[in-house]
Amino acid sequence: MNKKISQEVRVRFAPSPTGDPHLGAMRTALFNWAFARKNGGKFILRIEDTDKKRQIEGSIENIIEGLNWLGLNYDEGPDARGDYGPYIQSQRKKHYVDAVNKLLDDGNAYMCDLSPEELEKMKEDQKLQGKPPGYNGYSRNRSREDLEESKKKGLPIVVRLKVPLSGNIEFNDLRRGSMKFDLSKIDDFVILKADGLPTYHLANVVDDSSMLISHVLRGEEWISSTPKHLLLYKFLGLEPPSFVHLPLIFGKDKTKLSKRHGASSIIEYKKSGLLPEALVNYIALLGWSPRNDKEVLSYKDIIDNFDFQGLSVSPSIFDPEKLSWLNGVHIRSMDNETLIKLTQNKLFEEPDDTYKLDSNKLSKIIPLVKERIKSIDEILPSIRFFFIYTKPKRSIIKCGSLSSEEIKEILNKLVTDLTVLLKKNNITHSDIEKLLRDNCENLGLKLRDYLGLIRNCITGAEVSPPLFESIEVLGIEESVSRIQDCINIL
RNA sequence: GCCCCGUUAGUGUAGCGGCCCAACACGCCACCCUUUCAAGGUGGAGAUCACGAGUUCGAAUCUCGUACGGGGUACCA
Repeated sequence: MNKKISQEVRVRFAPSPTGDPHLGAMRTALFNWAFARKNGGKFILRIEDTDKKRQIEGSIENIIEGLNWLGLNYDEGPDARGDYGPYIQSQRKKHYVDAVNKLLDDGNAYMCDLSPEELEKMKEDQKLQGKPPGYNGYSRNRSREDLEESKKKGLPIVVRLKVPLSGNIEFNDLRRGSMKFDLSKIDDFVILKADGLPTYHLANVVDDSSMLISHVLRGEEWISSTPKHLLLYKFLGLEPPSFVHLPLIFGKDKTKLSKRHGASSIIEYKKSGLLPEALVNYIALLGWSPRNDKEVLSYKDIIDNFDFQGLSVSPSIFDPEKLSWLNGVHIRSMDNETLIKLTQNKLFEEPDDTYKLDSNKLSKIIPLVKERIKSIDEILPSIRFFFIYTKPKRSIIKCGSLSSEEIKEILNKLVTDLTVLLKKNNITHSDIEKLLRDNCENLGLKLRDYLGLIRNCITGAEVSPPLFESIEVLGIEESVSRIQDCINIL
């Protein structure tokens, strides 16, 4: 087995394929990635699929899709090159068996033939006696021959680590500082299951070591099992990596983030009109800070500023509103070309052919809506009227307190004026603005009442992108026809 | 139960012994800008820094205790 020989930063993201990757997991990936990039190291993806019962089909693909979407590229992994593969634990059985044999030979581990049912009963009894439930060392002092015999008979056999009965184990979390555990509180935990696969504890130690992992950045839920891992490193004669434990992410109700808090899977976020850079920016801020006032961060900003000192130690609560705000910020700072491209992709997903219009029009439309959206999903609804006219409801064809007849008159006048304007070439929004403002003044109306009326007629809605520009893009003829439609409604 | 980790405005964070009766951002409110909605600008409300002791001339910052929250205690990861 490899000893840690290099000083190179090598970190890993090691999810288990038991469902869609959650936000918290992705943040762990992000921090690992940022740390690797900051230090010119390697970021590794390893799949921890030692629990075959809980595995869910497609999760590996989703994990990879999520990482790719977020832009967290890994240097080594199941579908990438790397000299320390395979990167899927179920394919590394030999490594674990070797380690188990060494432990067994050295007397640091032993087999146990207690069935799950018997174990369960043991714990029940302990509880009844008011004792803390745990494995009681049933096979700890039995001879190896005896246990081998059970194995031959086909009894289910597990291997357990012979945890010292007393003493302490201490380690230094790079962010939280020193942590000390009493070994007498740790029971002889299973390292090799009856199905021949290792438990997480063993697999993770063996793999982190043979993959030359230098730093383990993982969720806070692992703090209590770190002493188990340290023991394994010691018995295996391996150098442990450094550890940093990350705080958890909760939902608004302070429970672990789940479906109840809106989208929880990264795949759902991908579909929801979020920009990956915005999501990355947001989750970076959950549990970490660049320790200055900057909050809008690019990938580069995150890498450049990433360090353990900026990590927080207490759990944070996911706030969809701030995410949404940040998404808006990133949309606004995005260049038009990219936004147009994204919009086109959305358009192609639309069943209605009318949306599939030339991108020339889009290049004029996008700048108009860019400032007013917080999600890519808001684009289509807000630009729909450019392509498809939905006649406004009778009730919004209004202008202050004017009567239908008066409104009709106003609209007819406008139709005439616009038709005249049509004779001019190169009509711009300034021409339209001048015309409308003059008309409004001549009529002695309030600008918001007058323009409101026109807006509602032309866009079919009370909220829209800027009117003059919209008319320019829509075209005078189309606008006139829409106004005429409205006149007919009145 | 036992072990471990944590606790600064509703939320995310800054703060690392005096500059802090606490700063920035989201959200909220008001005003300004304005053709609607946004965006932007200005201002405001909102925290006895969980609580209690101690150390110190001086504590959000150090120490201890309590409360509360969370994690672990699996042939799950």
